[in-house]
Amino acid sequence: MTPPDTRTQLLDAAEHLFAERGFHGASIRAITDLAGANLAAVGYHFGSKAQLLTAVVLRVVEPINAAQSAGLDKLLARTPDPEVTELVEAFAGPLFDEMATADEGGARKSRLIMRILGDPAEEMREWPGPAEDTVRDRYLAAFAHALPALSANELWFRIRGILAVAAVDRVDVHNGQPPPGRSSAAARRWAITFLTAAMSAPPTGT
Amino acid sequence: MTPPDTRTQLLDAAEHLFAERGFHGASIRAITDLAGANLAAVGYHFGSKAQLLTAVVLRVVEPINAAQSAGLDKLLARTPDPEVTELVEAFAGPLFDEMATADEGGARKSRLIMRILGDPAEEMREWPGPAEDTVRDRYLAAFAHALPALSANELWFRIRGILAVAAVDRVDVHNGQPPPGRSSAAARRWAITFLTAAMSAPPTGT
DNA sequence: CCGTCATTCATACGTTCGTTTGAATCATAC
DNA sequence: GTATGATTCAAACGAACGTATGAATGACGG
Repeated sequence: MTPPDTRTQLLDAAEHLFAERGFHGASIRAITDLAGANLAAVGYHFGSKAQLLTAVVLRVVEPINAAQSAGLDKLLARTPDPEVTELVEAFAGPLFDEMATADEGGARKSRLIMRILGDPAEEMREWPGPAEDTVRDRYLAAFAHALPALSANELWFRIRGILAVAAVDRVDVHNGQPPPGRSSAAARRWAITFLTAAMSAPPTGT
Repeated sequence: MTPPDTRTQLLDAAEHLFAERGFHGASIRAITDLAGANLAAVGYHFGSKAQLLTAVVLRVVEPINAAQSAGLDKLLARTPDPEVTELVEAFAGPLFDEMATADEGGARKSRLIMRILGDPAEEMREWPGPAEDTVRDRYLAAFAHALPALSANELWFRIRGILAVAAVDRVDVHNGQPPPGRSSAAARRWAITFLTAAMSAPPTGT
């Protein structure tokens, strides 16, 4: 239990405040205060506020990508033709697992992803990206193989639907108390059911 | 074709910039510049930046709510037991119709809604709300009647899934050019198919 | 023509922002 | 113990922020 170094405390505080107030709404002063660090710490450890944001996003997204990738590997090692349900679970599951650790940390990460999905040009358009895109492309191919009747465009639309549902899920967990009958495990199951049915829908055409 | 008054030009510019950069990211100066108005115009016409935001949100959300409400009225006038597909279409359809008018205006509105979904405490927590909530509750009841096996919590989860898919849809229409094979009409149909299947999925339990 | 009201204008105020700087502090190895 | 490199600190910078104010401008009925 070594006391957390300033760098990680800055990342924690920034993750919290970026998710809660957005990039522009979270000031460096608020972040360093929450982290118990000096105002200049952000400049020293990350260079700038924008680079702090990309570091935060990277830390959130990376384990999700890794889990998604590993899940697909395991699936494809077993059979070349995974079921839609299995693909949905492997793709959407990590989004819930990684977001469900600490009850509040989960909502935080979710809100952050939500903001990323919604921010067109915000300060992060140049993203590290390679891993992210590779994983997405692999799932695109796997889904295309499992749903051969679907056009590429409609498939892409549906995959983004998965992201949307997963991201929006726990947004209001932390607004007021969580609704009584909800656990994160339940939300995960609901999402898998919901999304598997959605992905398996017959193609619309054009 | 009377030239638009300053008030509406401010609303247009603010809608644009709030959606694009968020509340904190869009400065009053940027808004008034884009609107071709004076810096003090926001203060004069709306009182403050926060009140301008609520005016913008109101203008975007109101016609959507009206269309959703009218659609449900028409459905219930025909039969007391509408199909899930019909409910999905009546609920999600207006989200696409209202967002599809101008190719860019649609993406704008969508992004704005996205931001509202994702912003936990941002400057709009006190919302006008009554109409909004009434419509949502009515659909909740109608869906509950069409899907009696679903628990209230899971139903609520699914309805928010509809919102998520609709909101996230056109977010990147305006990032780079729209993907080649996509029209807004196609996206609407895709969404209805996708969401009808999702809503109709068997209950997960618990 | 003039008075009245609504709107627009230039300008200023105080605050907060992101960033930078140079000195102070700490840890570690010699 | 002292030198060295990494980290933290208090302080300051100019810029941009939201808001308020009082004078100018416009439209319009008397």
